[in-house]
Amino acid sequence: MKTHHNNALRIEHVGERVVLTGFVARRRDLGNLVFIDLRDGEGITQLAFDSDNPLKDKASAIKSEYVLRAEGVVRERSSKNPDLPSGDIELDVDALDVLNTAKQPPMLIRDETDALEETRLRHRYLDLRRPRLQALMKLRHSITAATREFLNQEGFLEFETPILTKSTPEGARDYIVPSRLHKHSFYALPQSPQLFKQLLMSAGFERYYQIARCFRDEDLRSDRQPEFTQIDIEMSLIDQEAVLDLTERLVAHIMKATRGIEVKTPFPRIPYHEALSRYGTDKPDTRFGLELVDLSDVFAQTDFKVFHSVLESDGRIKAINVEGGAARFSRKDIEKDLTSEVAKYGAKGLLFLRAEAEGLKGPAAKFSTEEELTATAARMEAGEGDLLLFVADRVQTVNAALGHLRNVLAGKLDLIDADTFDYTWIVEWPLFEYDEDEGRYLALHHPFTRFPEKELDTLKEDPAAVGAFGYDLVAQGQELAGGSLRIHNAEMQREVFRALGIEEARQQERFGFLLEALEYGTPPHGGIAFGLDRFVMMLGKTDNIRDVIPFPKTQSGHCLLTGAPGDVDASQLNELGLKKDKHEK
RNA sequence: GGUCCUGUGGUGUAGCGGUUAACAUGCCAGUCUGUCACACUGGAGAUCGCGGGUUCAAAUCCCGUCAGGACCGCCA
Repeated sequence: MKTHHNNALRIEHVGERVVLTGFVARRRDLGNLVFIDLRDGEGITQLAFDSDNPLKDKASAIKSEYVLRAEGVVRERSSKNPDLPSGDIELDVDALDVLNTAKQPPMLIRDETDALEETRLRHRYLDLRRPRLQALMKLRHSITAATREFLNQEGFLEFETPILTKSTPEGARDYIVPSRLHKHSFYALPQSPQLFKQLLMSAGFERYYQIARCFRDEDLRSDRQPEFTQIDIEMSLIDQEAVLDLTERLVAHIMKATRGIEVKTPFPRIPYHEALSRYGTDKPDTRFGLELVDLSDVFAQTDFKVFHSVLESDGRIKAINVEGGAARFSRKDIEKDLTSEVAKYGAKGLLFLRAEAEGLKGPAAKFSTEEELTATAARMEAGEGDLLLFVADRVQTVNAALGHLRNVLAGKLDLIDADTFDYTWIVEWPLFEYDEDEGRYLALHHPFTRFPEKELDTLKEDPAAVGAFGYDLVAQGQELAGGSLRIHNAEMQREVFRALGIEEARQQERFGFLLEALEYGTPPHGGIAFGLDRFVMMLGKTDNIRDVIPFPKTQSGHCLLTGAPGDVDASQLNELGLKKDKHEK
């Protein structure tokens, strides 16, 4: 149907007879002269209709987003457009077919569209015509293609695992699918292929991967959709180093193949506890400083009531030194803007001190002794003009608040280089974390994570003290991938379930198939899973996950294009043995 | 479950107690031989998300509701 795409023709093609197709991006009708910008996924080529061209009237009747097929001869333009790759040439059209017409679009089909996201999602097929989204979809394809290329080369097999599967306790809320053949029984959509990939290891496939759709029925965010995609990898008969090494080489391959960027390996490693203490988070952005400094010991004997009571109830005092920040942030900036940022995470306040020639000054200074201020200045390495920001609270609150504030400050101070990819491993995770609300231990990674065998006794006495063979890959303050070595011994797995408070009967009901498989010689194994969507976001430089998914859901889980979720016919419910409950409106 | 922001011609915004509801863009018609965000002239186009309330009077204030967005909780 066509001979070239719309970003193919250049000055050297002048004189050639070609056929082009595409959407009408724009028509410029000068009366005796008509120009049409023809757009496809590759770019734009200008069609020209001179005053003596019999097609001129037909061309001037053409509207935006019509689909055209134009045949003619490439010619050099008499006035060139240096902003357009094909700007030296145009097509002198001698045959023009309108393949389809188009109504007036509800939005401008251009990168600089002014339409709200709501409008864009309602007409997503139009939104996707925009070069920006075309490029992001191509990037997504390039990343999955590079992934397959690399892993195939490394001897991995690509698998598909069930979408209709079984609900498992622990973790996120499941999406549930009613079974027609077994009334009042339900499938669940997988939160990840975790158990199936472990069973494939048991089956003797030593290297597995899958570009896997995962489903979690939890609230949405700008980087979270109810269905998302993982690059899921599992290997047997390996140690942790093998997984990290493979992952680093995969990332390096993807970066090179998609963006032409060389990344340095191996990636730096930060132990989990160090990440929390220095950055307040397990996914630190290491592209800038502003690290958290613990001052609890400096104020151990303080008379300052706020600090004193926090320390007495086992809390912490930590601070960030904003170098040169004293002049940059006014008292009002701190007490309104910055304080509201830490308040989101439950911090009751944000104290500040300015470093001046005579020492630390600020509203909080008068509650502190000279020694405390001097020690603080020294610990914080405060120089004249610096601003110290303090939060005193429960350690979780301090870390969450200052960890977030750190990112906010870096943004305000323009400390972040968007072209730096600070791939970092977070290693040495604890196996469990105590959950105050539920009053029990929860797996920090997941309940199938392996730990050193010699810690079996610790597991029974002090579960929180057990270290796990877990690892997360972090870059630009985002968790990109996470994984672990898995438990391959049934007894060890039962111990973990026990520590999590899952009773024997429930273990059997929910995980019996796994426990059984572990009893039939499952080889030691481990793996990792990438959040593909977040990877595309990072490489595509967008902070909106909807930009990297062709048909995403809104924050309330609607698909504005199809109207899902929607009603079903009574007969459909009937077949399933389900009835609607009257719920109050 | 919670906090905050936003719904006004096709699209994006302004207006924030009395307006002929304004502007830009798109759309329609006309003029125009080198445009490329073509230019110029004219024109059509709005139940101000929905429901209720306050008021002599509501796009504007209040309550509710629906929709979109950001965030907290949640997301092993």
